[in-house]
Amino acid sequence: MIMEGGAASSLARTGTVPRSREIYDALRQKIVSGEWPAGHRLPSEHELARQFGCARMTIGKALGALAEQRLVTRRRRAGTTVNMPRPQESVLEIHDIEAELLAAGIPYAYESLARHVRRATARDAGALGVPPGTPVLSLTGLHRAAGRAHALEERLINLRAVPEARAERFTAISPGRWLLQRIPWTEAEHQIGALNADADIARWLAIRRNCACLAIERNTWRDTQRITHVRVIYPGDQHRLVARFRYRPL
Amino acid sequence: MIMEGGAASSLARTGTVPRSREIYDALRQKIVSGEWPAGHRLPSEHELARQFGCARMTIGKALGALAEQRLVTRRRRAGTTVNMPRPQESVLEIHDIEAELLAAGIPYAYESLARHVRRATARDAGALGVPPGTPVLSLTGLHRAAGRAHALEERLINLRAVPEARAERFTAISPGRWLLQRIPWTEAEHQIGALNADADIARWLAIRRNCACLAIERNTWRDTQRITHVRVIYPGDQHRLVARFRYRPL
DNA sequence: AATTATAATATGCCTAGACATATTGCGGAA
DNA sequence: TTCCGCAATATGTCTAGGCATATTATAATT
Repeated sequence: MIMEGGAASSLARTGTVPRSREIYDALRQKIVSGEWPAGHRLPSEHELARQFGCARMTIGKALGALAEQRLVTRRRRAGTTVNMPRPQESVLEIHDIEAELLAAGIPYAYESLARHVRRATARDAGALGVPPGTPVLSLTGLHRAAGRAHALEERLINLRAVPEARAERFTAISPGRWLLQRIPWTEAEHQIGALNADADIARWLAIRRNCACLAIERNTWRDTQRITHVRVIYPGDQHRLVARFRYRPL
Repeated sequence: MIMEGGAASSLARTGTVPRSREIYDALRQKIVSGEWPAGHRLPSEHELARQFGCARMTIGKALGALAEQRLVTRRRRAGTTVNMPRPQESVLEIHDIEAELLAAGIPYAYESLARHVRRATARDAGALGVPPGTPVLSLTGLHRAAGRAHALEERLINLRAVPEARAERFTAISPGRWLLQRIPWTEAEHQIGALNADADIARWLAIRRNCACLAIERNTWRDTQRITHVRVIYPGDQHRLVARFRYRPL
């Protein structure tokens, strides 16, 4: 009664694709093709297990993946129903600037423009989310791609959370890279907005004053402790964030 | 030998939290606390199953979730190792404007500014990704929040893919909403950039000319067919995209 | 007719065991 | 010493079956 598990399925199947994935794909096709419209109720797990000739848990895995994709809603007793009008949401990956450029084969360099250790001002405290007076490291730097200014970075590091940053000069290594290699973060929040370049920004990025720029702010936590706050400013007409919705693999 | 499955665990556990989730949390804590640093190899599934007193599949579920979070890497024979310096990526959800405003309790209205049916120009063809000459519906409209201009929308709809859009006037219902309720999409791509408001944009959004604006472009596919291309322009100083990294529930 | 108790149903989660597969380490042969 | 084949190991996936729980439908009662 247990024996034919893996053997039977590997014989019956194409070979390397998991059975639950095949079932997931088959059900997904029914949904996106419109054969099962929004509101349609799927057969029960027992029934699907019978139809596909597999254990109920295998069906459960496939249906669970569909639910994670928000393609269906599952409720006990009520069953699984198609959830078709998918909410307009997408997955945006915000990468490390350096890794991004290196992946594209573009020479990268970080240039430090300013470095100060101070007790958090009211403004620092608000941005970083720490009490005023907390020791912070303020860094300003320029990301260069192929020699040209690519992005301006303004960063605050909570020295209570990362005391070893006090000794680091950050003359050539980018603080983002440095932090990423040392401090594991557990939560992050991004805010993306647009702003007009002021005189400083225009000078560093070598763009016209008032030019529209893309600003990405990131706050990073390690559990409940604030690690760093960073604002990266890109010339708006030269840089775009691209997000492609992808189906998560099962 | 099968009997005590659910019973034993539900007796031993707090009650409603799945055992695999408890194990996931316990292991995650070891990692984010630094007790298990990057590169550390976790005990094998068999060993963990022994330690936690559960079946190997339950451990596999927890480890699989950690792997999905990129907290660990799993390789056969090599085992599971901590992957700590997490790549800087985040999840950005780009919602339907109307739903977003209504969720915040802000009155919403859509106002049509222009509507044309035409054969795709070279520019249309490039934006929508269809051959020139394909019939398209061009729509321009304004999203109003609490009466004030909130965003300007420029949209192209592929009438080959959505012929029924030809009969719809879109005077009050937003085309995004309309499409979402009818056409299931399977793939989407977003591009986020910044631009300076030209005269038209400034007039409609009631902002100064040259003001930095956030522009979100979205291309939508149904399988391989292009459905629609839309560009939504927000006043940059009034609107921000917020993305919070969240741990996906197990 | 309205309300309440009860039974049926579908999912949620788990166990114990099995086969499959990739990878690593080791011993023997060239 | 280097290279190749074999065995050990850890994960990947599946099966068959079970208890738990939420929800709905139905029957009983007021």
